[in-house]
Amino acid sequence: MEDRHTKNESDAAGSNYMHGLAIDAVVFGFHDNLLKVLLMQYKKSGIFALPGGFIHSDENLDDAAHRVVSERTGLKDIYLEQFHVFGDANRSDPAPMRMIMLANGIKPDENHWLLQRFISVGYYAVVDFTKVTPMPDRIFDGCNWYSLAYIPPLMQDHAQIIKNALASLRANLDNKLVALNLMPREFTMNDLQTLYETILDKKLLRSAFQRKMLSLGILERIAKKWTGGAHKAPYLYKFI
Amino acid sequence: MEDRHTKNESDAAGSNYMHGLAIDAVVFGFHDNLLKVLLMQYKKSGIFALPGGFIHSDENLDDAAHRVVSERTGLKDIYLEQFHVFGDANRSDPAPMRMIMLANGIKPDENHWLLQRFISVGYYAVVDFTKVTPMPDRIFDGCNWYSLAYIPPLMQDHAQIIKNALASLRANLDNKLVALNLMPREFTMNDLQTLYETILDKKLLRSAFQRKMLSLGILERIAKKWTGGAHKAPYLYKFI
DNA sequence: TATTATTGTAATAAATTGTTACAATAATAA
DNA sequence: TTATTATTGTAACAATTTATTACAATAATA
Repeated sequence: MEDRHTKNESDAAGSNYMHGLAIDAVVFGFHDNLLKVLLMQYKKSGIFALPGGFIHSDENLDDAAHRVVSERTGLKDIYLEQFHVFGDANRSDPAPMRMIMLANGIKPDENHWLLQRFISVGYYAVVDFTKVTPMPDRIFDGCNWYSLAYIPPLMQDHAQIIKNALASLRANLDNKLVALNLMPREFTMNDLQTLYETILDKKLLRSAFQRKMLSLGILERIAKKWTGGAHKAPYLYKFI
Repeated sequence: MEDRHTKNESDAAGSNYMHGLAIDAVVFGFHDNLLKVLLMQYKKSGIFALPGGFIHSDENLDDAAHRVVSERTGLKDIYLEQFHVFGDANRSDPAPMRMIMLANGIKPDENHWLLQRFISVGYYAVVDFTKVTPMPDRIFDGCNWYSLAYIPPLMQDHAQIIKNALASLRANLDNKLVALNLMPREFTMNDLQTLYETILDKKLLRSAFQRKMLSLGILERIAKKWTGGAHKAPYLYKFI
């Protein structure tokens, strides 16, 4: 994410970060039967943006992505996938960054690297909603979950980045790790089906879904769950 | 590709290119029933590398990739897919570039941008072998096809980049455009099957393959092809 | 004219997916 | 205690897709 503040003046001078290159992270979580993403907000101006950051001169790109997501979520082990690079020449708009720098008492000259063009590497993360503590950074004073159905207008091409991330997530959904990271440790077959239906945005047939999931050999049935409902109690499952 | 020469001194000074960022292209062609890729060679030293280049300050990333592949192949319309970004901190080795610059009469100081770390965006191209005229660039005096089975030792992580590109190509093979770009205009079902078998590196069953291809509705049967063989003549097909 | 190799496709089998049906419950209401 | 209700687990069957086998239709050659 290009419009990201930096930790100190030597960083702001650009001595420690790669110039022209940034990371944008789409952090997916699942809560209240809704698929959500983490968004940053600059409250003074109401600007919304994806969590993001820069790459230290001696830092692996993947490590930078982990660091960025870790700093915003408090998580250590993170399921991360690099999915696309966004490199159109006109995708960077220096205006928000200039405003933010001015608001922080920095008066950058016009060819300051933070005001130049940025190419951004898109990563998506898949995390356990309940384990995340959203944390703002030095620029954005807000960091919160937003349901995919109600995303506010975003900076630059960030809406497109989310769209692209969602397409990649869907294509990758059969990977057991995706569901593993979005489900709590124990869940019913119905919970799992709801997750799939939410991500794919379509109804699935209960019988076929259950048969399929059980045949994959990735689930272990652990106990019955008495819900208090007037019906048969479902089993609880966990991933093996 | 980071070790790429630049067109003139002002370019070499770095005024026109984004620093720290490069493109590496894996150009796939099919010939003699072999899957091949274009490789550059610096003959004095025997160094082999993928075709690559830099991104002009005002150029879209995708456009830069098209330009790079176009310059090495002479092609205009190119099937290109961005597949991965290679961003490990230690993947860049300044030694070959330093040698090349010296050989060209440039004595760079040690923090010249061409000797710094590069992050590289990988693209793969799928092209008609017969339409390509491999063209060297200012650095590499050789540009030729190499069968995937006989790739010489390559610079830096370029072998890994090819491996990664091949995996993406396989995952994307069902896309009709891939075969469209690797086949001549007219071909037999057997030709097409050989292409699939070569890319996937496994035998396919003739009957099932033919039924599948015909059912896709992307082929048009145009004529018989008398091969001179002592057997029934196969049909020729073209993509609709 | 018989022989040979290869092609196009039908026939059959096996695997996967889609759909319907139904017995087995947990709770609640009568 | 005994229906009633909603939901679950799974079987049964159908439809579709994929795998395998079989075979007639040819171009060339012997």
